[in-house]
Amino acid sequence: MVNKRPTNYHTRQGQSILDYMKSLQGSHVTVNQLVRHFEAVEADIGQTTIYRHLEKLAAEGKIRKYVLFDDKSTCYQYIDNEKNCREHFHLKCETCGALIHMDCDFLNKIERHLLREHDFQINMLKTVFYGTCKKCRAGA
Amino acid sequence: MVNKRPTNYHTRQGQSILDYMKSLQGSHVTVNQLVRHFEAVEADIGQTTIYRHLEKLAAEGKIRKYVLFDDKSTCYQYIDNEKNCREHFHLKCETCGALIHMDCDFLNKIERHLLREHDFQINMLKTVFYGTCKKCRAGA
DNA sequence: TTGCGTGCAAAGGTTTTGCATGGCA
DNA sequence: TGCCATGCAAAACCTTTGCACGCAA
Repeated sequence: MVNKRPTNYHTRQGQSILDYMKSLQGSHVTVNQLVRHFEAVEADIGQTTIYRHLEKLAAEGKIRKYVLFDDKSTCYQYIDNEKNCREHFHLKCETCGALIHMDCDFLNKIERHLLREHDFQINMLKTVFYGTCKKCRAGA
Repeated sequence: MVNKRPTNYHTRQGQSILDYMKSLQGSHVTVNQLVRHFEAVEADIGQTTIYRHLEKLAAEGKIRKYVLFDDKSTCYQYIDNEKNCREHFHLKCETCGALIHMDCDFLNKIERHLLREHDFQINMLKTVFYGTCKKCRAGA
């Protein structure tokens, strides 16, 4: 591998951002929330830097980037490989915003089915099922 | 129903926008494309008006609103109820942008499965499977 | 020392809002 | 005639870019 980008300095900012994303344990944040978080902790990381790190982490597959349909701003979420997030589906509750990691044999057949029967290679990291979760269905 | 919104005047602009969305037969457009289209046809509809109609149509469930993940701008697409778009899944090719309406017994079981086994009411109109379509997989 | 990383400020782009006017019912 | 719809301009946001300086290697 000669093409390997030489861009991998270890910096306080980069480390802080990755650490914080990991610490969220699956829940998502917006750029704004990150800016405010680091302000609150007095880490003072410029928003430009945050954008650049998020973009890089997303490109590396370490975090997921997506948009809630009714919302405006982009959300980012750490991908915990130990939880095999590349191999299961994600359900997003439109009411409370909860993200559910769905490990389920039935759903896991979807990927293979789409590929074999429909010649469609699904992107598990980007695909999200939207709907209403158990708790919010009960509350309604 | 007393709460019915009295806001339903029939206007040239509203009719043109709905007609055009229907005429696209499933493919999506951005606000920009709509603005340019109506300029080209010399219908001259202000972009503010376009935004407001799209928002209303989306709220009424007549059009779908979504964001292509790697893109910036929001896309809108007419929902053809005659095609039972509420009852099947949609696959979006991340490479060529094609939207595939997937009528398939296996996939259609997903809705019931999620509801019965996971107590999750999926929103078929908003959920989109992202991935790579047959054609683009062959081309790559 | 070298060159990427950082962050301010400014630019760029999209979407929303205020308000006076126009047009449907 | 009464009100909602329209559309211009401006505001509000979100994200990217330019550039000088700081800092990791």
